[in-house]
Amino acid sequence: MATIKDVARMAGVAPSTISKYINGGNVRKENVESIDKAIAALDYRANPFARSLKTGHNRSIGVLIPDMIASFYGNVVTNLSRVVREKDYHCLISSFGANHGMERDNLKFMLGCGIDGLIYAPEDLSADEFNELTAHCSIPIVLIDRIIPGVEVDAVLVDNAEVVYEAVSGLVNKGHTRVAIITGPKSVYTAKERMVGYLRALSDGNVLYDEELVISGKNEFATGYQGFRKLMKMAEPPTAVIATNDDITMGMLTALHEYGIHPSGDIEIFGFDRVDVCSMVKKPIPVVQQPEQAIGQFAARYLLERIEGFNGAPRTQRLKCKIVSK
Amino acid sequence: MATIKDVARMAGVAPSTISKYINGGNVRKENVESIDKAIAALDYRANPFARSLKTGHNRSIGVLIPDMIASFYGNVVTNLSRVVREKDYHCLISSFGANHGMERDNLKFMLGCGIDGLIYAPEDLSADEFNELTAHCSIPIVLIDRIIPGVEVDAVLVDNAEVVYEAVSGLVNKGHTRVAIITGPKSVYTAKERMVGYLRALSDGNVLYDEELVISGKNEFATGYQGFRKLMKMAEPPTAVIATNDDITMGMLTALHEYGIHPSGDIEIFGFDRVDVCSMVKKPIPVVQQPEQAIGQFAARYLLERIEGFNGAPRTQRLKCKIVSK
DNA sequence: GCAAAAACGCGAACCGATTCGCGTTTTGGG
DNA sequence: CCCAAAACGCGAATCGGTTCGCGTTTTTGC
Repeated sequence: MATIKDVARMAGVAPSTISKYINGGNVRKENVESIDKAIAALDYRANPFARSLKTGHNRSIGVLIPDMIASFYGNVVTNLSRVVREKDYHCLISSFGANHGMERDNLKFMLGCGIDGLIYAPEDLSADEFNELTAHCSIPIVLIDRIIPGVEVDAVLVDNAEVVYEAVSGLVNKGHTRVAIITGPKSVYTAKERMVGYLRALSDGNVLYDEELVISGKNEFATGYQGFRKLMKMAEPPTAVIATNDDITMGMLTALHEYGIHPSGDIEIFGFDRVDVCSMVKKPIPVVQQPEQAIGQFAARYLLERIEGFNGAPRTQRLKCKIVSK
Repeated sequence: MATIKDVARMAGVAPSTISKYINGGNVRKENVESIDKAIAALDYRANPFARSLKTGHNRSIGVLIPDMIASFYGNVVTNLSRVVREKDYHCLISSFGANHGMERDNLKFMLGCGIDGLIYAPEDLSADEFNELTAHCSIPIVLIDRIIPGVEVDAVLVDNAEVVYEAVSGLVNKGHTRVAIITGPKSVYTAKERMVGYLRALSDGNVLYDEELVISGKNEFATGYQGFRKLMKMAEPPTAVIATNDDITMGMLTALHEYGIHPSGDIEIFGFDRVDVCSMVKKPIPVVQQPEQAIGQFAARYLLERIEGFNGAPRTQRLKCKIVSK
């Protein structure tokens, strides 16, 4: 591999001149030519490690999420990477699959690998752990989708409680008195907020809360699938069910169709995230759509601003979800 | 940030001793103690850039794919990153969204950013371009899902032609004489191979080929959706349709359900990739399942072997797809 | 207890860029 | 045409690790 010295020798100037030229500095016209020629002849490309060693950054940002198969995160990351790429940054992406050890390890790695900033959707990390891990490392971090109470950094969230309130209220107003919810782990921020919306809607609608109608489990297919079956086997099954996550929605829909139940005839159903699927099934079901594109864009912009030196107080952006009922 | 020299000073040994210790070398017991103490006290972490500058690698691999939302790639990448993480490698992931300029740019970036190896699913790159871009860069590359004819590197593929042959033959044997296919761009390797399977099955089944029954477009939802609608509007519509990609499958299913047509009653349908959805709809439809896990694992292993010095002839792994009919 | 062998520690060179201050060349205005 | 100011080029220092050969210490076997 050619180094900057080789180029300098061939072009007949000093390495520092090459460096200056590459980085946008002014150089005499005749030197521009000979440098260009030398670079082309040697197919010179700056060694990224040497450059980063000196400058302290490398134009990359980390993205740490629980899961990259979920359509929600897939969309967020895709949009996010579009924004950062416009500024010539790239993404180091890692997922930890709802595994606490993995989450810690990946975060540790991310913080030590030289990225210029991090976008992070925490699942199960305490403020103490977060502060301990990030104490001696000064890259900016933006939380998405979830926050860690007590951690003060930029965050991009959605109005979880409000949109679930709206959805459940709608069901209650139609006369449903037994509305079930299938939701994620009680420890996860989004699940908690969505639960709040559920409870508030029941109480505002004067519907009695029945804890048997609350199914909480991992954010995965099986939770939705088994949860729905369990609900249907009850002595007095719910007349409406809402899922609060995309994998759970898929599981619920699968179980629903296996039962041969018609949504809105026998039972009313509310999905989450998977707009494509929910609008596709025979009788489309209403579904909560999160603003994935905006989440990705806001997170990217917040982070880039910090990387470029912005130093104001932590900001929190709450984005609105939409209910799609086709 | 503390450097290795700070640690050395505090521990009372030379920097080279710290380095040796960190990298697994033997050091006297008393020194181990004082070094450990110093590292802890200073919260020392090796500067990744300095290390990579000297060693020439950084334990990261690039993953370049057309699209990271598709469940197919999502699964492949998830499995792949599991394997590389076991060896303490991490993934730099980028997608280019079926955009030729983007694909070139991203490839260029990947080759210049210091990764130790690349896993790449090409969409629209010629062998000449590939060779030009990779000429002066010596990291190993493993192609997945698709190959570039004329490029000789490790590749992990699936038996596209065979599985489509099997699927279409099944339809033909049931008596269908008008079998349509909705498939990706004619230029994409996988679409080509799948088309071969289709044509061979027709011909082996003595069914006349009708080019009107072949819909080819981008690998996206709209292709499946509009393609299916177009097929249904024909004077003599097909009695069976196969989609050959996950987004196309989703589009096709959506159109199908909007028409209120029952698969296997009015029409026979074959999906691709989206096993979860295809098995979920009211009347489950058979679907081609690609071995995403195995693809990811093979690709990762091939690449790691090359990174670790394996230098044999290029290998090609063809993995078998499965037909799931629930 | 001694010699040979093994283990260990050290310093200096090095990886390949960027940066900074200083000296030289070029430019522009009067 | 000359002088001051601006533009430009250069060399040396630096970023923070790793590596290598050599000298010293420790271990081993007799």
